[in-house]
Amino acid sequence: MVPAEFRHRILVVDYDLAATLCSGQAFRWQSVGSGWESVVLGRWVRLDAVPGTSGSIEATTLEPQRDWSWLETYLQTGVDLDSILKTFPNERPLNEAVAACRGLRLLLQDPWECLAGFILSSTKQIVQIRQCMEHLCRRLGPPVTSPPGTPWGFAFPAASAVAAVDESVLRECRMGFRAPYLHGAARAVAEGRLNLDSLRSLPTIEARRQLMELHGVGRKIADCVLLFAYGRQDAFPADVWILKVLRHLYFPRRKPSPSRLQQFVDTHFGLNAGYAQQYLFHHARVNLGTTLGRPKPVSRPSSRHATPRHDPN
DNA sequence: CTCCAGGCGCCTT
DNA sequence: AAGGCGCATGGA
Repeated sequence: MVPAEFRHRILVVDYDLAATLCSGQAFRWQSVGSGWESVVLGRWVRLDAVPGTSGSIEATTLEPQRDWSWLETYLQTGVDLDSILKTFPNERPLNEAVAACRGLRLLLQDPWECLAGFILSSTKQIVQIRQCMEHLCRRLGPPVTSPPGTPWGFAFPAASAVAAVDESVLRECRMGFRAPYLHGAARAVAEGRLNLDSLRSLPTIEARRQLMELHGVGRKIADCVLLFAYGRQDAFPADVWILKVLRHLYFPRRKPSPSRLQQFVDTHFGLNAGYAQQYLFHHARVNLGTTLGRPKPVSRPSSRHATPRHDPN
């Protein structure tokens, strides 16, 4: 039987839904027809950008929602993008990235799912991270009401659920050497040694320090979580890819050390450095892929003819 | 078949 | 402090 649907329209200004959902900050969005589907905070949801005068996003769920603030918070639709872009330094590479990716936003995700996703991200391509996340959800996540035939039938498993299984179960989810990292993080959260909720009220430096106490979580992963799940917009995740971009755009002649580059990003991009990072990252991946010595890494969000792919397991 | 991927920890200088 | 290497797994 087809479940009932419940809709909500969110007015937005300067919001590029496609760019936002496939810019490598969240791993469970799938392009389906002309819209996007995922499970957010335990609820199946579909998003469609409504074509028209001023922008809006139409959200569809399968359960009635008392209010939709959970989704508006997740999508950060209330954020005034212009006021953020105004804090950017006025220089060529960043201006070009902003011009090319106008409307790209940062999401505000669930800390545990975000932490887990980026623990799984090391030395993996985004496609593989996504597959790995889905294996984990199918194996350990609670089932959610979803339309018949959708691949998103499970929510992301709680830390306690991940902590409760043997590490070999995680290896069966194709995590490889990251399995003990995720398992350790899940146990730390489940046993209360790491309180992800209490990080919200801590200064960024201290929150970062606590995240980095986890085995398998270094500066880069900690900064991803701080930026994508805690809204610390000064955090600037410096991965190999963005470092390559920075060297290419800002230091074409020199060969600055990683620590020198870290110093550069910490002082150059200002209060919303994390936003700047997202623009540079996405722009480089979409438009500069080959120039920087790698074949186009971004799979284009497939058109309306695409069929959602089901995992073999 | 090889190569390498949104890193990190550990081991050398 | 800075640099090199192995780690599982599977796209390209």
